[in-house]
Amino acid sequence: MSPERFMKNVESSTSTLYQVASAAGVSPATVSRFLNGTAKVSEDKRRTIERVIDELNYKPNRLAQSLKIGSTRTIGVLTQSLESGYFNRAMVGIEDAVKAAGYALLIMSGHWHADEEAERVELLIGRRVDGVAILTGNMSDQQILDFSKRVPIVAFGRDVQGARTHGFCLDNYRGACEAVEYLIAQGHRRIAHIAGPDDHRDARARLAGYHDTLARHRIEADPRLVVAGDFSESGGLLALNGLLAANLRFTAIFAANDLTAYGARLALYRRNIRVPEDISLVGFDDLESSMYTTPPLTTVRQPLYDAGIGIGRRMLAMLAHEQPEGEVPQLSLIVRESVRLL
Amino acid sequence: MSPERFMKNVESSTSTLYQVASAAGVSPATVSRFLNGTAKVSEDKRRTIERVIDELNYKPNRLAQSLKIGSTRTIGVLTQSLESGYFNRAMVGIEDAVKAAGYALLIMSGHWHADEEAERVELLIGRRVDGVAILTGNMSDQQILDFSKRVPIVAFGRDVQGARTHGFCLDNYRGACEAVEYLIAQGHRRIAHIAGPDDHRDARARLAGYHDTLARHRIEADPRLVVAGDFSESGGLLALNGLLAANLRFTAIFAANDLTAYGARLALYRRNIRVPEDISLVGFDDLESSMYTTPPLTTVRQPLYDAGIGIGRRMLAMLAHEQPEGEVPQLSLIVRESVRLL
DNA sequence: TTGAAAGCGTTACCAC
DNA sequence: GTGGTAACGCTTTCAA
Repeated sequence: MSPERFMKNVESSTSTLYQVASAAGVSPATVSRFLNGTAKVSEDKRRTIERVIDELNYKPNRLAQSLKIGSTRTIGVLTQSLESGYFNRAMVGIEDAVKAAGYALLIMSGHWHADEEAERVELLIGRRVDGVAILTGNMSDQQILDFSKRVPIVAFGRDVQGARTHGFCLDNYRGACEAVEYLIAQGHRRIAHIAGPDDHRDARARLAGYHDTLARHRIEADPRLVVAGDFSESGGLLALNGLLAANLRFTAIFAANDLTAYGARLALYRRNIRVPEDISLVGFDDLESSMYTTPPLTTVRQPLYDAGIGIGRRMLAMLAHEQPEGEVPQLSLIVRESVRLL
Repeated sequence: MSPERFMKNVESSTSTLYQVASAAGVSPATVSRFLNGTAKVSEDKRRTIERVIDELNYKPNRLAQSLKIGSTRTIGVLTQSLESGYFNRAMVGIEDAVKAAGYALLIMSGHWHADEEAERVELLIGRRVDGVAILTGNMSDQQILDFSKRVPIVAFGRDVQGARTHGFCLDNYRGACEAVEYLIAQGHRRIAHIAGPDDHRDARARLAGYHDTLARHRIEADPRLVVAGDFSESGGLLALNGLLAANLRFTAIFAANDLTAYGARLALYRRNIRVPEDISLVGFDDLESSMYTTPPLTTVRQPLYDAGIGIGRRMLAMLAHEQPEGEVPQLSLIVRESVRLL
């Protein structure tokens, strides 16, 4: 065997449809038809084509297909952080919803920064994704609407609507109400709230739920009892330290999210304040790990996986030029062991 | 304004380089050269091209570029789970390492299932990624080597090597040794181990580290003290329940990973066994949240972000036909508050 | 400095 | 049924 011949076998030669066609003695069109089942191909040609494909280890070039077809069968996802258990749960839902239809996900993250988000969406569009799913973020509605002139968009956690933009949100307000209702039902009156970033839609909804529920029960809201957090553990820790230092009386804490609750929990632990015996604690999100904190955290579950399924389905609908629709999954209070009956 | 004219403005008309060219009165080649800085373009043409691009809101079609160029500037990542804080930390590292070079990540997950992994890699290659990064998984080394005939591969958590395959692992064995050494230094002798899945390379390394360290200190290993887990919280919980039920004496637990430790922690909590006063606990991984458990968990940190950077850099090197190289980041014991001095 | 044209790997239309 | 061939939107010779 000559060296050249040998090289041929070794090199990572990606074969093309043309090579298959000529090796099989048919036209490229026929091979294409065979591959896609676009039209009948006679039994004998079919057989040789199959054999040649196998010999050459031919795999279609999706790039070329996409260019020709005008669709990449890819949906772009703008997340905010690759490391967020919150977003990633939704991502899994999206993937599960669209993968049967042959779509893959192209994921980019915007890190809660409007400029970066826009830049990423631009990249996504440049790569010709068929649609983009936007998970919350700080872009303006107008920016989203502008992008939607170029690509269909489903926006989660935003209530923007447009010709090719479909947004939907979970009802964070109601979730917060449920949490506070529960605390009140357990006899709590002095309830502190560690809020999320006030430029964050969901954080504001949760705070509003807190206020309104208190009001509905004619419980006087002590403004000193709501302190700022930032949706992170360290934020929760700091916030609670502040609260404790202020020497305020309270029997329960409603944290804007689970991470905040974890931080608060640690602050309490450090001072030997027991949960729930001394202070009750409820979170928001129901992260994977909240079932395994000590004590297991009572929290409001966000049905992120289902939301992801919803995002995926809506996207599929838009791509099929149908009206996107579907229920919005409900939040629900998961009662575990971090709240005490007063 | 006629309806037709109006439609033209509204439609999501993606303009092409040809349109730009003809509108600017130059050849497509010139526009391309301007766009890529491939050759000098006279000042006046340059200006009109710029203007037309702006007017038409032209954006290059990366698909067509890639097809022509033969590179998608995309690196495929085979992860095992989109929801794993462990893998995602590495992912962020990879992204940070390659994004400056203009690469994006195409992420697919194999769910620890060899067949699915192979299928995903096949999809990745079909989409013509320039390289693929494999994060552990259950494929055989041979499969990886086979894939590497078609695309350069860097495999993390595997020690496969080949012409276009570069694998590297973190030293889990040493990490485990350090953890157990520490426990021994704190006076512990009866140390239980909740192992990981025994078909998992890292799990085996950690178990070996446990055994060898005990042996090195001439501490008799009680085989009943090592119980099976599965790297999950529930596995840890169950394992510890078993251990407790067997009524064995031990003062410390070395869990195969942090999730397992969380589960064990809860099992202890349920029985009012204090950590670390009654039982000491050390984990492995140092997940984000381990700093905020109660008590904060002493654990072996896996420098996953750095590993991700390493993966990215090695990939870049391979793509540049250079020899991939670089340090392997070291594991380190993070001492927090879950171990007691005996 | 610029343009014409070939070609990247497909699909699909138009003939036969 | 099947083949020829023109696109898809770009880059890059080769000439001028």
